[in-house]
Amino acid sequence: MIENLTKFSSPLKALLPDAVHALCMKTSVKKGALLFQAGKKPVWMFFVLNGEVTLERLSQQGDPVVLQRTRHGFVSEASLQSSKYHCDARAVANSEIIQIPLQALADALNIDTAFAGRWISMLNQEVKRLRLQSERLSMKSVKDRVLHLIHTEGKNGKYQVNTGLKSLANELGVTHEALYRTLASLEKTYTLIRKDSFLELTETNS
Amino acid sequence: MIENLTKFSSPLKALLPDAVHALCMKTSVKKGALLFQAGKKPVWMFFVLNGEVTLERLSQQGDPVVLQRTRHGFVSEASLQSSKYHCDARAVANSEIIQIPLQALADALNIDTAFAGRWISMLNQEVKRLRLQSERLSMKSVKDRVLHLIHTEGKNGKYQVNTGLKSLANELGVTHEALYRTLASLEKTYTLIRKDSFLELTETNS
DNA sequence: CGTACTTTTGAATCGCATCAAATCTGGTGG
DNA sequence: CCACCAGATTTGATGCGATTCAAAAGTACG
Repeated sequence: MIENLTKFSSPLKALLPDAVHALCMKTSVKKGALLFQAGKKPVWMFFVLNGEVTLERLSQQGDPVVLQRTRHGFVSEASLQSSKYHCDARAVANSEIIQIPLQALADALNIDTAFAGRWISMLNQEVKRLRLQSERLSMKSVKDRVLHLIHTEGKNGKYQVNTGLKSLANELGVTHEALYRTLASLEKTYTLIRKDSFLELTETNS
Repeated sequence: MIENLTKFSSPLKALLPDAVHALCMKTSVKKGALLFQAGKKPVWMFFVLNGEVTLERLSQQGDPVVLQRTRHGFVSEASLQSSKYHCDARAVANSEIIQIPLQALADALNIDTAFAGRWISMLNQEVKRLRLQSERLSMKSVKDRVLHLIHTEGKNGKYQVNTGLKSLANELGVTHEALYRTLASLEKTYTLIRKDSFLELTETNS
């Protein structure tokens, strides 16, 4: 299932130095597969193109604690620094993954200043996005979370739903039923309109 | 209120190059003060020592949306990249702040490879911490959030409460009453013990 | 000793999760 | 082209857990 990564299919082309990008591999993994295991030495960094990957650690009584959930983006940037994994990475859905050789990546970061700058920018964006998400998830009502989402991730009060409302509900930390009902209620009070795959606030509420 | 930063009081000493650290300033700001405003050109990067700072943006109808809330750590790392602020920073409690000159910081990141590496490590940790927090906040019961907190942020099932339970409740996105009740309930079922400022899981539950 | 804040418990209410079921949708194979 | 199926969407009913409002008890500090 491993294939060479054509330049055009990769969202990493603009980020990585050519030499590193040329070493990347695109792979498909099935639901349930492990990308890596705790205790093992990190060799690759993983970038999820689609599907879903979780990082899990087993508590001492044996029930797994989910540490992270990624549908699009890097998994475990921390592996840059540590000599072994502290958790498992599991595909919880059929997924497409890009593998980046870790040593080459680390070397490039030390040598290529411009690349290091881009990497820092990427991490800054990630930090910013995650802070917004945390702020959103600490809101207590579904309505507030939806409005915060549109205000922060949307453009001019218009937010594009990419992966379906069910998946969005998950991102917002609520059940899909609650999200459907909240959207219906917001439409009934003329606060927002659903059109195609967009959630759009009415003028008075944007 | 601005004073020179002695080397010993600063958690940034180990991170920043000496030349940059020497240019930092420690300031005290009162509740309500603005650290910066949207539209202005970034000159400083801010690090919150204690107190509380929020990033806010005004929605078009005028109600402020909180983008970020920091009690300890950097505010708006993103200002490294943008030529003007896109939000306001407000102290919502009396706070102590370290100011870092942005230009000197950016220059140092380009020149000093080792520093860039430390900066990347710092951002990695931040990303990791924020992902854990997001995962935690998407749990639906207070009990689950508390246990996740102890499992992920604690050591050997032992978590130190730094700033009081009321503040912890806020971090967990629940009311303090709900947290108090949940802790009481977990103690009654012999799942955890409160001792001094620690939350400690019993052996069978760690 | 008084004041401010945290911690704790109580009671009422409300929003969301949960379980269920119906409808709608896109895609597949006959 | 239609029948069928899997998944998404939608609506309904019920119960639980957290919020909210209230008040009391404990604690730190000047």
